[in-house]
Amino acid sequence: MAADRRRNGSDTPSATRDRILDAAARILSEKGYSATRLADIAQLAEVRAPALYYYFSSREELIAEVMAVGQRRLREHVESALAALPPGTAPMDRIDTAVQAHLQVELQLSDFATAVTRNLGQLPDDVRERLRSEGSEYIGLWRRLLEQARAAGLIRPDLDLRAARMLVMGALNWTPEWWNPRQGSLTDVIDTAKSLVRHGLG
Amino acid sequence: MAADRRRNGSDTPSATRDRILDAAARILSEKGYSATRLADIAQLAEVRAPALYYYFSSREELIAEVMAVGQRRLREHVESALAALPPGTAPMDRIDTAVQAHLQVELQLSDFATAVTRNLGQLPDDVRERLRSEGSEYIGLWRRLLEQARAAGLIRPDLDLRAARMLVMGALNWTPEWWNPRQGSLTDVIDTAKSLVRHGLG
DNA sequence: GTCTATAAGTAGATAGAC
DNA sequence: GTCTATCTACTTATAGAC
Repeated sequence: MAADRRRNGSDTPSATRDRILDAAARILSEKGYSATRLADIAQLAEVRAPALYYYFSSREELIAEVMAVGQRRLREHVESALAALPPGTAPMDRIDTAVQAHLQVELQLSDFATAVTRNLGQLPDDVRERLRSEGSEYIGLWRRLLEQARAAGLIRPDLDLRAARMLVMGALNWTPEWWNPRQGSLTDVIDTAKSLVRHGLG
Repeated sequence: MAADRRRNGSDTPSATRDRILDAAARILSEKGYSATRLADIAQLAEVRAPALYYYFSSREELIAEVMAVGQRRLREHVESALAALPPGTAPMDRIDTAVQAHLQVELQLSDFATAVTRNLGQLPDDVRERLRSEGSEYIGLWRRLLEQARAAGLIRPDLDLRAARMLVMGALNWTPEWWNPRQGSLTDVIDTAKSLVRHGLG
């Protein structure tokens, strides 16, 4: 994906290292954690497999970094979109914005983000542990969005706020499983998701 | 899961064969397709790995059967729930029922169903091909539910019906990733999902 | 029907040349 | 920095005893 061709979070940027990370993100987002082979990553990055070990100490290190980049990029993109709103934007409009930004990253901007949502549940415990605090921040962002809407009286009181939040995030996170640009525009999905969430909550 | 202890779709029931299928469903639902090892299945079924080959010709055959059973069980459970409704039940109440039945199978009744939703996207093409027609039937069931609600004027016309259907199913299918019985009751999740879907659509 | 022993293939990782 | 060659471990699958 286009936006992934830029920075990858390393302090010492290297074109080869970035190619490897991009390739790993792509393979992970398509095949999943266990089926991701170093040989496939290497081929896509146009190097031989042992070259990966010059940049990463192990398969697990490489994958962990892809996941960390994906998680951070997802959160930052959504945060930026929210920060760009005029002060005093209504809570439901802020939720709309978060829905749109999440889907854009997930479906259009970043294989890294897709790699995270499709594989987080199947990672070994030690990798998942390293992603926990960053992940909690993103969940916290959504929790605050819903709490602010609730405080403004915009959310039906019969809803369990945690369940509602996870159901909404699930609807968004599941989109890579079925959406593809050839059958329906991204705009349609985003608009339908906004409408579904807005009316579903309030 | 309790309900999985019964029939598994074979014409010649065998206690060992069923134990193997149950074990495979459990491992698949937890670890995912590629990380599922025959040795782990065998251990859980309390046999040695080569015993699996008495009942299944290959790893892929075994996994394909787990998926087929899971898909059929999910559809049949939701169909039964709908069939049990009084004739003339309102379209939105039918959708409520489908949401409830889907979540019950997914979270409470069947590792087979969870194995399907968590792994369908990562199966090799030939296995997925074998599951296609059964899968289309279940998607068709949901499409008809939404079309009937729309025909009755109960669904907002701004919604793309396919996108709405997949977003709703995504919210349901994602639940195994975050729900567990220790943090919140199943009833809360089901009630929140019903409310979210009902108001989200109409 | 289920086992032990083992063959055949594949994947991650390392050694050492260039 | 990146390669070729190779080691070791693991996984599916088969052979053949019981």
